[in-house]
Amino acid sequence: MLNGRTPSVKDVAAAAGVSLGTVSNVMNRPEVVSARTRERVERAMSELGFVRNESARQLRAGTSRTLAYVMLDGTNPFFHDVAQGIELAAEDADLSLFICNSNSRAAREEVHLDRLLQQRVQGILITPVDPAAAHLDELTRRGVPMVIVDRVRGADSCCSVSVDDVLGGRIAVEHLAEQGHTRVAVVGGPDSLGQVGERLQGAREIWESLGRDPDDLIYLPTDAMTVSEGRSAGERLAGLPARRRPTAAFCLNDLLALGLLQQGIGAGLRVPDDLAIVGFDDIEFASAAAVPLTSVRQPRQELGRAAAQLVLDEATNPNHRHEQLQFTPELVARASTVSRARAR
Amino acid sequence: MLNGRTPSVKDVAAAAGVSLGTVSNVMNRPEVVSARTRERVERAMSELGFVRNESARQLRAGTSRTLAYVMLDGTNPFFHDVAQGIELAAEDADLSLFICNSNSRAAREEVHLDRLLQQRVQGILITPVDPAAAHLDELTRRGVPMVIVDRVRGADSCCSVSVDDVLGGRIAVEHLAEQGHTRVAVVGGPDSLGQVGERLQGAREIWESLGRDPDDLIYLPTDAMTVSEGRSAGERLAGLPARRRPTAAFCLNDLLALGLLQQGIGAGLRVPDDLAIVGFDDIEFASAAAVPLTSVRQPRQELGRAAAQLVLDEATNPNHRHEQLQFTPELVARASTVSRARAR
DNA sequence: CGAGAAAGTTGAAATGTTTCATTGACCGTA
DNA sequence: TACGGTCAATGAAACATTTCAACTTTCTCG
Repeated sequence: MLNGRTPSVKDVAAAAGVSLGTVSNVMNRPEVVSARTRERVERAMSELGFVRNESARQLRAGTSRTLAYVMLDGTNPFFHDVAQGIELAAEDADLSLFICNSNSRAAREEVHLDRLLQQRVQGILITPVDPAAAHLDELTRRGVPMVIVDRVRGADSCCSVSVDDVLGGRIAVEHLAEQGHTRVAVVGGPDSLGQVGERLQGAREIWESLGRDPDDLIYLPTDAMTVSEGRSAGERLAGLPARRRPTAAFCLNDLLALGLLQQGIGAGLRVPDDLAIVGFDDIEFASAAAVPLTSVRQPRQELGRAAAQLVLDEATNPNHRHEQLQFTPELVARASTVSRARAR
Repeated sequence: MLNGRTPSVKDVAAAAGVSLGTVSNVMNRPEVVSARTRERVERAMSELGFVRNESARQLRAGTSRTLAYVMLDGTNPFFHDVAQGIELAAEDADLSLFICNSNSRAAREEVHLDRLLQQRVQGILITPVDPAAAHLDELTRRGVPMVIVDRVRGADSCCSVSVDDVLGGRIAVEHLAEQGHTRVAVVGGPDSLGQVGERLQGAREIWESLGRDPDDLIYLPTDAMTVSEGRSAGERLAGLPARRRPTAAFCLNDLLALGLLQQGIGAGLRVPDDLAIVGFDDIEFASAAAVPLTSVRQPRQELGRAAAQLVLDEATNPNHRHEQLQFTPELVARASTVSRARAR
């Protein structure tokens, strides 16, 4: 009857001598079927090696048991930590998580979204290349539950989960000021990234409110937020005339900070004495650096978890209201800003 | 006619005034339908905002357009690089990639495999917790194309793609010996991991073939291959009596090496002069370390790409033969073993 | 013993797509 | 005019599951 084919409910029903409906009941509402038949069906299932066909189930149900996360940059561990948080929440809801990577390219992002739409995923979490992109509106219009992660989007058009980047910038620079630095570089870019603007803004705000000269907060733009850009920023820093050269740098993410740290140490600087460094994100590798990095910690997993919860609410709760969740970053001081002598 | 529902081929057909079959043809074999009707159908599609339902398509086709990778440890960037390689190959074959993470737990791995089976994925790539696990045989028995990544499995029971770990161990230790080290530590574990055994074996082989005293190659076992285990190995190393203390360490992966490096530098050692360090894998962060790490490079992306190609062959080629692909690792010498004075 | 309720089981319909044998229209040639 | 041939389009069947109204059997109580 089943020649090579993988067995279906029909085969199980035949083997157990019951109807299709009963087999389905055994799987979906075991309580309505008598112990005797249930057992018989279960035996038939394991004998045949039956495995539910998820496509058929989905087709009938109209939606899949899957959530998706479209991450921005697979080379930055930050996003994997966020994904991990999402995964945990998905797990709790008995859903699978589909992870995509746009690699900061809008075109890839669109391809992924298209596929996810075809897959009829329950909801989409995304750290978009551009939060204002039209293809995101498209999702909203279609009624696909969507949550923006680590970015924000105007107009309450959807939920988002982010961190107060302005505040992050403030506490980073405040910390450096407290450590006695009077000339500080801010390293990051491109400033088309919303976060770059906000972290920089926070940095400037606190700097001025401390009564410092704006000229002593030097913005060093980069083309991307990568280790190698961090290195090259370090070279530019070293090239500044000594009286203009900052004694501390606030890097807009940890990858930049790691690059800068490496370049500095390679050039013979002592960190933090000659150059103090603050990063942002507090990825695992920040604390693992040769000189452990002071960093502005984002609750990475928590970000993902919260986002997943929002998207699930949107998917299941009929009177869901869009929410813009914002977490508070906090400074984790380590050796890259606090010299051993001074610490403790 | 369609009230709120997302439109189906049927709706498109009605709107365009053609039959279901024609709409399907427009999507799957546009060449058989006349330009006039094709255009009409396409207009109807975009007007209705039609999106193919992948579940229905899969149900009919019997298999999904998806590959899956079950990675071993999401906190190790190595596996993300492998995944990236798989993704690229999947992309070329116009397939999606489903990424799962077993986090080194056999139970999670089994749950994931079960789900993937239900999903009827085209093939499964996996870096298993235990290559000998019974649930892997299960897959083979079911005829699901499967490739083991970065591990091997006896008996030609399936394809695998790996790196010659024995050779990796040899070249790492050979390099250290060439640099003049006479007492070397090998750091890693647990030795239930196949790779640990093989890399260690390679290390011992070359050591003896160089005529060195086996007692001068000191195995320092760890509980896991993580940064923090690397740190604690560093402490144990420092605790050794000076005349027994090695001047170089071969860490069985880069995370360990990073941890060891950090601990060493924190304790005031100069790397490589007081302690030389070699890692394994050559992840991105190895070259980004404060003292750039010498490491045994595995072709990470290539590993993934090759594995994907094998799984695709198994899925599509009726006279597929299982293959055990093995790549050759190569040493990338950096500052952590070659002091600046000596280099060039 | 019989009526009614409860428990258990059934069978058909529905989901959205693809495939393929069949039909229909049109054209040129014998 | 009739015939074969090509090109387009059609409609029904198939995929594997879930749901639900309807049916049968068993149980309970008067």
